[in-house]
Amino acid sequence: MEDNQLRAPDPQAAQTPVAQEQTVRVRVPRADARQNRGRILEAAHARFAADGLAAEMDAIARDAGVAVGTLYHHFGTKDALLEAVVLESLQHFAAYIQTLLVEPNPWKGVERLLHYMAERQLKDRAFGELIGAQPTLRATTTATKRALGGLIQQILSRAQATGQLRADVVVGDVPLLLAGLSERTMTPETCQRYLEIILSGLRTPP
Amino acid sequence: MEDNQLRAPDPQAAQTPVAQEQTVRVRVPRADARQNRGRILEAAHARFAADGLAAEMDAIARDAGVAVGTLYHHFGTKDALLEAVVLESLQHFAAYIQTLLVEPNPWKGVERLLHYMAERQLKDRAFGELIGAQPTLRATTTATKRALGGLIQQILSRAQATGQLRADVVVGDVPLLLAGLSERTMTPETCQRYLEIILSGLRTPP
DNA sequence: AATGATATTGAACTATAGTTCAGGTTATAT
DNA sequence: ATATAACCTGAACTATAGTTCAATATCATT
Repeated sequence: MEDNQLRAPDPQAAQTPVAQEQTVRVRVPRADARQNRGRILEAAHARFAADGLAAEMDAIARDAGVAVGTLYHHFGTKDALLEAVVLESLQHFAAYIQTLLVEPNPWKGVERLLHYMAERQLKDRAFGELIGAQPTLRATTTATKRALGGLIQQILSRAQATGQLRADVVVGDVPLLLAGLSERTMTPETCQRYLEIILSGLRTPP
Repeated sequence: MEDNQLRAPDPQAAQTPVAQEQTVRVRVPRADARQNRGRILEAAHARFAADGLAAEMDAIARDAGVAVGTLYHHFGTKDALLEAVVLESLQHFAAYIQTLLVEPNPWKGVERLLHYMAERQLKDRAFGELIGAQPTLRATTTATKRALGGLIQQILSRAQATGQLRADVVVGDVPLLLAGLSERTMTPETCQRYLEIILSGLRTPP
């Protein structure tokens, strides 16, 4: 289900194929197609954020102002569309964690990690459902998720090395402990208290 | 959708109606029907425990050794069947909390409450999904749930009065904090650590 | 054993949501 | 301006799961 995310590196190459050289046929998407693709991604992002993985294709198409068929023209399946949307989120997440690795106080890194995830889960239901459960994902997303696990591991290890974080905590505990943030009854106020409790519980007991 | 959960209080009354007195027609279910009803409840309990609210009616019928139609004869809808199963669980839960109210150490009460809920959520997926979310429920179940909330409130208040439990915790926080226990990745070992973290976080910070 | 109320059966109905595709439309190169 | 590949449309198809009901079978009473 590879997508045609191709760019034109050198327009001339496509027009004047040189003998001997292996010419690469590169297709530039039509302007309207590119615009629709953007609209679809935007609508899908909003719908998945609001409704979670249960977001309906018809609803996304309606929001994007296109027919369902257009969704399937750009993305082969619902899963593919979801991943196109989520992959971006996961990459932003990974980039953020990188900045936490240089935090002087390792415990602060843990705090910021959880606060970031909490905010994300509050605003994006699909985000919470994806990092919590282990749905069937394509190669790219799985790889990104694995990379994320490695980064989180580093955040945890740093705080464990200083004795601030419980020594027995593992990466997999994080999404589990934050699962409550994806419940429908969660509010920003409750979230505040929720995080305090979790963070307090994560500190090494005396 | 009231169910015919009627018992025969006085067989004679049904056979020899007395003049003047308003006779109440009571139907005793047939023996095979009673047995099937039991089998269905048993199968439903197991299926809901294993598959959560997504358990399929066909699967339950197969497990019970009856046709789907029989399920609908005894219980009007899937929701009704679910509630017949869950109501029992909730009532057992309520009975258990009662015993915690006489616990000399209020904090121990909180600990046991969470341990009980954890064990329940590990063994019964529908239990976790029901106390966490707020699905559309019938009157009886809603009432039982409300009563449960009252009991949990008492457990919390007692521990707050002694200053052991954080003062800002409310009843609604409990299912949220335990939501992670209903995830598919949860194992008994992880559960142990999970509870330690939550309980530690719930203690009044110094 | 006969009778009739009660219960069971399972194929068919319904609703929902993902997916397809034949035919019409549009952007772009010539 | 025209040709044509790319694109879009939306009704229809498929799969799944809850639900119904007419035909059939069974228990319990006489």
